Amino acid sequence: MRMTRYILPTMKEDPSDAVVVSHRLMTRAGLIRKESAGMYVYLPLGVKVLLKIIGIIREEMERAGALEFLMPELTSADLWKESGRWNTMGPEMFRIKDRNGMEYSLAPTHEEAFTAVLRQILSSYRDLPVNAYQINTKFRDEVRPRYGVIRSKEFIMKDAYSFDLDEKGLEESYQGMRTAYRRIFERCGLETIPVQADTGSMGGSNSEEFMVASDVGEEVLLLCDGCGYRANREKAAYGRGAGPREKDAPEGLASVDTPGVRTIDDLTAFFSCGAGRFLKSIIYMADGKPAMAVVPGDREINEVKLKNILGAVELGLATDEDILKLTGAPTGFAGPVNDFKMRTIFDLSVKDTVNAITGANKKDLHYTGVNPGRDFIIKDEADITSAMEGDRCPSCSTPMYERKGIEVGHIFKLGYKYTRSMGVTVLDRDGKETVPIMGCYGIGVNRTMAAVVEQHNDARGIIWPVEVAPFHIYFIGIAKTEAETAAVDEIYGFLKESGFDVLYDDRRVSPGVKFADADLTGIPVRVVAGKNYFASGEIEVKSRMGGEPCTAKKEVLAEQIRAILAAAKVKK
RNA sequence: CGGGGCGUGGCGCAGUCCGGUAGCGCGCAUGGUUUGGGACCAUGAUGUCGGAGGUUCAAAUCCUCUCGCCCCGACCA
Repeated sequence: MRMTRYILPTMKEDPSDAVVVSHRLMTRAGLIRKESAGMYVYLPLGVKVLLKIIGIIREEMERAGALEFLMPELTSADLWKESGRWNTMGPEMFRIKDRNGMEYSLAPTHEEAFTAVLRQILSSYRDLPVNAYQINTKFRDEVRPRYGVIRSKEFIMKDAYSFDLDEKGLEESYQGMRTAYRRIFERCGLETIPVQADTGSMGGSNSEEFMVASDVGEEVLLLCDGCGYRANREKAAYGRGAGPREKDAPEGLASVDTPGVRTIDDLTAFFSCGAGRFLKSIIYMADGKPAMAVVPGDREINEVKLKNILGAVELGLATDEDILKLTGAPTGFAGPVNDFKMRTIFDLSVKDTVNAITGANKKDLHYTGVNPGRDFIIKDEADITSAMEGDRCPSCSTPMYERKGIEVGHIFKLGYKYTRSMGVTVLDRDGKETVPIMGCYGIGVNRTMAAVVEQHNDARGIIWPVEVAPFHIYFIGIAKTEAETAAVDEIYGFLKESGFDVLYDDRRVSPGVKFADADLTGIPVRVVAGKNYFASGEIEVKSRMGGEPCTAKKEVLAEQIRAILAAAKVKK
C-alpha cells in the first residue's frame, strides 16, 4: 500500500481528551477517531488490526469446533421476557420501539437470541454438542464510558454459546474454550491472568475471566504467588483469623451515649480506636425483603457475595425510612443485639470478635463489650466481605496482593438458566425430552486491541506483536532523483512479491517524519532504501521490537525480514 | 446521579478576570530551496468563538437557559 493513496492521519500531539496510553496512541497512530462519548470510528489502519484479531479468534474457534453465526443486533423484547431479563437487565440495556410499537433491545449480549434459534434447530442428542458463536457489535448504555475503546457504549464482541447434553459435556466444552482462549490471547501477544470470577447477571456456576494486568483496569484482582490462586474481588475468598482477634476477657455489655455518631469514621473518632473494633450492621432490601449484614467495621461488604448468599435478583440498601421502621432507630444505630425478624447474615470473621462496639438500635446509642454467642447468636454465617491486599490466600494462607486488570475474555458455565426458561429440549437416547446445558464465552475484540497497545508500547509509539500488526513492513524510500525513486519503487514491488504486506511511505516529506510515523504506527519491520542503497545496494532493516538496524542486499532481504518476523513471533 | 473542569480554523492552545479589528503553534494549499530522525523561505486558504436568548452603541469576553465533552466519586450507616 502506498501511503500517498492511503488514509493514515497521524498526530504529533496527544488528543486533549485521551488519558490512557492506548487511547492516546490509537488516536495518534491513526487507528481510531472519536465520534462521541463511548463511540469510535475505526480508520483503515485500525480496521486492519481489528481484522487480524478477529482472524485469530476465528481460527481458534474453528479449531475448537465452534460454528460461526451472525445474529441481528436487535433482539425482540419477547425473547427477553421469556428469559425474564427484560425486567432484570436495568438501564444499561438500550431499549427501542419500532413504528408499530414493537419493543426491542439493542443487544448487550445474545443468550436469548442464540437460545431461540437453537431451540428451533436442535432436536436430538445427536445434534449435540454445539458451540455457536458470532463476532458482532454489542451495545451497553454504560454509566460512564471511558478510557477510549476500553469501555465504550458500542463494542465488538465475540460471543459463543455451547449446548451440551449433560454436565460432563459442558465441562468438555468449557475446557475446550479455556484452551482456545489461552491460544487466542497468546497469539495476540497478550499476557493474561486467568482469574476465578462471579457469574454476575448472566447466571451460572463456574467462571473464569481473562485479565490483562494494567493500572487502568477496572477490576481488582487478588493474586497468590504461593499456590497460584487468582480471583477478582467480587469472587475472592480469604482466610479469617484462627481464633479471637483479641485475647481480652469478655467485658459486660454496656451502652454509651453517642449523639450524632453514625458512620465508622465518626465512631473511630468518638471512641478513638480502630475501625476493626466495630461491627457494622447494614440493612438491605433483597427482592423487597429486608436483610441485615453484619461485618467488621474495617471491612467492606461484598454485595455480589451477599446477593448470592441471599439468592436475590435485586439487592439494594434499605432507605432511611425502612431502617427506622425495621430497627426502630435512625440510620447509623443498627446492631446485631436485637430481636428483629429479618434475616441476618454474619461475615465469617464476626464470630472471632471480642468486646465489639455496635449500634444499639436506639437513636444516639451504641453498645460496647458486645460478644457473639452471648449478646447475639450467629445463625447465618457466610463470606460476605471483600478480600484486600495482605489477606491470606483461602487455599494456602500466603498473603495475597492486588493488581488491577482489564477483562478481555470471560468464560462461564451458564447451566440451565436459558434452556429451561426458554424451553429448549432434545430427545435423548431413550427418546425422552432432555434440557441441554449451556456455557457462554465472550471476548471483547476492540478491548483486546486496546489491551495489546497498553501492553506493547514505548515513548515513540505502538509496538505491534507480529500476528496482530496492521502491516508487516513499513517501507521508507529516501529518493532525490527520478531514477532513485524508480529504484525504490522497484524494491517496494519486490517486497510485495515476496509475500509481505507492505506500507510504502512514498510521501514527499523529510525522512524524520517518516521515521517518526514508522515508530508511532508500530509496524514490526522498518525497511529503508536510501543513499546507501544507491551507493552500494545496502538496504536497512530494523525491528520495531528493538535492537540495532542491520543491512542487507536485495538478494537476502526477504530472508532477513522473515527471520525478524519469525523471531518476533516466538518472543511474543 | 453528585462534585470539578473544558467547549475559540482539521489538531493542540492563548485571548474571557478588565466588552472595542479573532490570534499563536502544528497541519493544509501554491512556488522555491532542502532530504537518514518531526527542515527552511515566501505567499495563501480555512472561524455560526458549542447553541439559544438577553444586556450594550458594541459580546469569544457580562447575564440567563441549554447542549456536548473530559476527570473524580457514587450509597459501606
